[in-house]
Parts: sequence; structure tokens; C-alpha cells
Amino acid sequence: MSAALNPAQQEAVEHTGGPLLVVAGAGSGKTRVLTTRIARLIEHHRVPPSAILAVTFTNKAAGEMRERIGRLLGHDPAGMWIGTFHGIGARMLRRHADVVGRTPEYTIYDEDDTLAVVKREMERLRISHKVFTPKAILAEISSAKNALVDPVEYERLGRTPIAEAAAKVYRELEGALRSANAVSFDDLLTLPVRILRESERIREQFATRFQQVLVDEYQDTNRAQYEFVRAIAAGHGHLAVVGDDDQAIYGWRGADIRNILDFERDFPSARVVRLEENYRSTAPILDLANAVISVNEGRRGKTLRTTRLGGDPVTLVEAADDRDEADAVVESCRQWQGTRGAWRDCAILYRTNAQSRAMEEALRTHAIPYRVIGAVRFYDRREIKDLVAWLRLVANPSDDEAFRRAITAPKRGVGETTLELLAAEARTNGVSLLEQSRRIESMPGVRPATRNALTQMVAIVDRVRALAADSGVDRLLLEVIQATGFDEVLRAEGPEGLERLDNVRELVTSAAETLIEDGGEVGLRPLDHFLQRATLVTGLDQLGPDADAVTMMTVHTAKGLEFPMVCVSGLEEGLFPLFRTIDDPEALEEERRLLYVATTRAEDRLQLSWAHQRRRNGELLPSVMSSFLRGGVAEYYTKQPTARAKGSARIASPFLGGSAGGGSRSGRSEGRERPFGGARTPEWSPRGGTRVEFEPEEAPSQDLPRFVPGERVRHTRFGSGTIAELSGSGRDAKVTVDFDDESIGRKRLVIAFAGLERGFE
DNA sequence: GAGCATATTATTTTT
DNA sequence: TAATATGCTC
Repeated sequence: MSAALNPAQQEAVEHTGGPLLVVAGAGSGKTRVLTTRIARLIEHHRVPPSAILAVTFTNKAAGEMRERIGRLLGHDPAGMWIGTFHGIGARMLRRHADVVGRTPEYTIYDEDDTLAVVKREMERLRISHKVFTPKAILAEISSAKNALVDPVEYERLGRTPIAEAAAKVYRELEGALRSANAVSFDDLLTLPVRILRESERIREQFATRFQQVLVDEYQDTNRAQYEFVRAIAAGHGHLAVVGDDDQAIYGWRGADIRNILDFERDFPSARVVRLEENYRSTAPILDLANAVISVNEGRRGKTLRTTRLGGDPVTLVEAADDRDEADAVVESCRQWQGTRGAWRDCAILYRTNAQSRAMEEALRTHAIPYRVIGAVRFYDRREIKDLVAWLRLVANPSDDEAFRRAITAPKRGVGETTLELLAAEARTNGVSLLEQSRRIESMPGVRPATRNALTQMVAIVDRVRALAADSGVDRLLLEVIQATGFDEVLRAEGPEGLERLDNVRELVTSAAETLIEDGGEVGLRPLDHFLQRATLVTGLDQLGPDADAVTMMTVHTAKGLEFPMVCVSGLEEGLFPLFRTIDDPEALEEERRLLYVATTRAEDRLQLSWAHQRRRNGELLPSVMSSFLRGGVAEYYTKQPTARAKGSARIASPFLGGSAGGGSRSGRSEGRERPFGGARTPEWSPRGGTRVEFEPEEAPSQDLPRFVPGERVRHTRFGSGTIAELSGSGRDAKVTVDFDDESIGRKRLVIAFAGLERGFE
């Protein structure tokens, strides 16, 4: 792309002297604008690279941008800060850790670590995991953090039962993190803001250093990120943000679309530039995308124009079930590869990760190379996490979560009981688990073998720690592996262990390379740098252009990417859009934006697909086509039923819940069951007209007892109770019963096996 | 304490 | 379906 910039792009590149908002539609060349703008600042306006702060959405984007700027300049923009909010926050935190009670060696707790702490604190506080799941509590705390609400304020605001519970856990979590010298993902955003708020000296230092601030994907910033940017750039106003309100898809993570909608209110002198020319997609693709998004109401409003006239029509595949759909998608990729290009041109997108399975199976049967992005990160593998835990402990001896992981990797006879004992004692002494292990001799009631194991562990950490001062991370890893016998344990595990061992080798190699590649960031120990990277890289960051393979990922991960051929699958009501968004207008608009993002990834060919039946959690559920494809949008695609979809179509019975729900109901019970099958009966059933449905594959099962919510029942073991909910159908029909005996409480039972009797007052 | 078998239950997206 | 939690045995 060496063509000249269009006038709007030109303006976005050249505007200086005040806040700038670039509303950049999909495929409008915004990365080019950003990189050119930065290069121009450095070259033309003599802004030193070290005075530039650029925030991107992924590490991959940051890396690419840095490289492109380097190419434009002819040299690396050394000293420029470019990275994700989390990466930049982590860096800032290293420098001013003391302000928030940490040291520069702090470690980052990933989602699992944080969740483990939440679970443990809930147990200590006697909050049942049944009443509120640890995940739900963590989600509460997470959104509080992203809104910059601290535990004290949160407790004051808390009105709902879950907020009251979460408030207590929140306070404990903060204490645990602090004493472990650790921070959560969210803290990487919130702690820097707190530092900037609490120390005017530090804030001024940053505001003075970063004369130019640029933020990409501004529509997906949350409160904390917004405040971070403001704290640094509001004073001098040299702030350029780029975004597209139509592509805001992270509301669930606390992103506030108003940040971009209200930019001019926040920065009254702002210049707004709109990039509405799309260089990516052909007309049929863009027409469809525009039709989809035009339904939304909360928009700034813009219409993308394409420069690419002509092109293949968009197709909508109607499949019988998810396998049929996968076959059709694979066939389309095959056709593309056979006649027009390569496997790497094709991307399969879906709403949820679980959908990748059917696609993978189909691709495997056809022996087509593929890769799944984002599902399992390299650093999420068990053996890798185990070794990283050792490194974390070496870097930060207070890291209790790392301790808990390392102590069982490999297993050395220290289990739940000892750990609890150790934790309780550590708590009263106000020390870490590792420190408490040093004092194990003073603790009674510990078996000699256990005592030994702990002493040994302390010795290993100390030894590697001494090495850490002047050795590479690869060396430290080898030392840990050797000292713990990690490799031997894996070898003993058989073939799977050998595979894991390969991963371990890869880890050692990448540890060695990290040093060379990033040359050790200023002021960061190689070890800390490596660990930070291990926690913050995403699946996407590992995506290389190397293999010629079909790429699969969620729509969220696909943001910012483009492919010649794109298949968007699972366009069904309840899946895309998801169930829980259907009665929430704002959430539904976000889902629609998600579809907009998905469709605008395509350059030359776009295929949408949906299936009448889909396996979900082992159950085959009936589906109807996504409402996003109805109405005016229908003009922009060509329907293509698969052979199986044509073959098994028939005119539906008037009862959607009845025949579609597994065909297991007798005529007599149909009218009664339908209203209560709500849990799985789609409420969004199209009104009027005839509908096409499918004969379920399962044979109808014999009659089972039928229940209604509120009905009293008796169970042979659990005694009597009241029906709370019904779900599933046929063989899989389940009831949720609140049993009278409080120690039994609520249970979900499969009707076919539960042997419930009705009645009993 | 660890490993295995059975039971339960969850399903959204990611830094 | 598959991942995790719980219970049971050695």
C-alpha cells in the first residue's frame, strides 16, 4: 500500500496542536494513519521517540506498529513506549511499585491465580460456593476495579446480596495480593491510575515526558483506561485517539462506548476526522455489513464506502446441524483453496470457542491444515505453568500462589493438610508461605518426610535465586528442572509426558531468545521481563504468518485482522446473539456490532452459516436463524441450503417447543409441558407463517413423569421437596428440586433416573 | 497424601 | 461433551 493518503487520512496524520479523534471505519487504513502520524511527529516535528506513548489493543498490534514505524524512519524508534494498557501499566508499576505497597519484583496473578485466592477467601469467610460462584464474585470485583471503585466505596455502594458478599471478598483479596507482592490483571490498569492520582509529582513526570499520546481502539477503553489517558494527556492535550463506535465489543469487560461518543465533550477543542473509505472489502460484503449495523440506534453514524466494486455475493448456508454446517464451511474453504488461493486466506469465525470442535473435526477428516487461535495459550499448559511458578517464586518469594503450584510440581508429599497448616501459621506470623517453610522446624505435627520436602524446596529457590542476579532465564529454568527432577517425572509419564517435555524445551529456547530479542528492557531484570511477558501474551500474539493453514478463532480475537475469505458460523438466535443478550437492548446492540466486526474482516468472499440443530453441552438443541439476518439485511445475501437441510425440511407443527424440543412428548402432555419448557424453548420463535424445522435424530423416548414448577415431589434418598425448574427433554429431561432438608438443598436431577414420586402435600 | 472412580454442573467474549 | 468437584480406597 504505497498509494498516497486520501484527504481525510492526510488530515489525521498532519493535525497537530490539540486533541484529535479519528473515527476510523473498518478497513479504512487506520493503522497506516497511526504509523505515518508517529513517524511524522518524529521526523517532521522533531519529537523524540521517548516522548511518545502509544497504546494498542494487543501486543501483536504493538509489535507490528513499532516495526512499521521503524521502516518509515529507517531506524527503530528507540525509547518510544508502545504496548497494551496492561503492558504499559505493568511497566509503570515497576517504577513506582512502592506507592501501592509493592516492590519492583512484583508478580502478576493471572485469572486462575486470582480465582484461587477468591475461592480460598470465600471459604475463610464462610461464603458458600453454591450461593455465589467464585467466578461470579470475581466478576463483581473485576467490574468494580475497572470502574475504579475501591473496597471501601464498594462496600458502601453494595446493595444486592452478591455485592455484599463480594465486598468482603474484595477487601480480603486486596490484602492477599498486597502481601504476596502480586497484582491482578485488573490492577495493571487501576494501580497506575491510583499512582497518578496520589502523587502529583509522578503524574507531572509522566505528563512532561509523554508529549504525544496516541490510543488505538479507543471505543473499547474502560473507566480506568480513560482516567489513565486523561491523567497524562489532559494537561497538554496532545492526544490522538482512533476508534470506531460500531466496533465496540468489550462492554462486558467494562469498556464504555461513551468514551468515544463523548470525546468532544471531554476535549472541547478536539478535531474530529472521519475515515469512511473502505479499502478492504468488496461492495456486496460492505453492503451487508452496513445493513447489519444500520439497525443499531446508539451510533455516531457513518456509512462506509468501498473502493472495490463488483465481487462475489455474500452467501448464507442453511445447514441441518452443526456437523452439516462444518462440512459446508470446509467445502467452501476447499473451493477457495482449489480455485483462488491458499488455505491461509481462509478464516472461520464463531461466537464461542466451543464451536471450534465441530469445525476441527471436519477439517481433520478432510486432512486440511488448520490452527485454532486463542483456545489454549502456550503459557497455559500445565507443565509450562508449573515451571513458570518456580520462576515466579524465584523472582518474588512472597508469591503464595506460585508456591502452592510449585510445591506440587512435581509431587513431593505435601498436600492439602500441610498447606492449610502452613497457610494458617504464615497468616498469624504475617509472612509468606515460603518464609513460613523456612520455619518449619518450629511447627509441630508435621511429618518428617513433609518437613524434608519443604526444606528442600526452600533450598532450591534460594540457590536459583542466587543465580538470578547474573544468569539468563534459560539457565535458571535448567537449574530448576535439574533440581526438581521435572524432566524425569515427565519422561516417566509416557508418550504424553514426552510431548510435555517438548514444550518444556520450547520454553527454555524461548527464554534464551527473549534475552536476545528484547535485549532486556531498561530497568527490568531479565527474569521479571520474561515473567511479565509470559503472563501478558495472548494466543493471538503467537500467531505467525508461517504455516499455510485455515485459521479459526472467535470474532473477538479477529478484531483488527483481515482475510480474503471469511466464514462466520453459528448465526442462530441464542448463539449469535447469545441468549442472555436478547432481552437487554444494549447488550443486543453489542452483539450486532460483533457481527459487524465479523463481516468486515472479509476482503473478497464472505460466507455466513447457521444450523437448525446444534449440540450444546452434549444436548442437541433446536435453533432458528439469527434475527440479525432477518428484515432488510436479507436482501444482501443468497441462501444456500445444504443437501441435508433440503432433505429433512418439513412444515412445522404449531408448537415450537413441542416438536423441536426432541419430539419426545405425547400429544396429551404437549399443551401442558410447553409453557414450562421455557428454559430451553426459544421465546424468540418467529411469529406467524410456516417455519421449516427438522426431524430430530433421536428416537422419541417413552413417556416419563411430567412435573410443573411448584409441585411437591418425593425422592427415595433426599426426601420431599419442591420443583423449582425444568429443563431438557426426553431422556435428558432434568428437574431442579429444592429439598426440604436444608443440608441437601437444591439439586438437579435427571427425571429418567431420579425416581421421583409426585404428591405428598 | 495421592490416585482413581463417580458425580456434578456449566457453557461468552479476553487483557 | 468435557472439565471439575467430590468421594473412596490404598
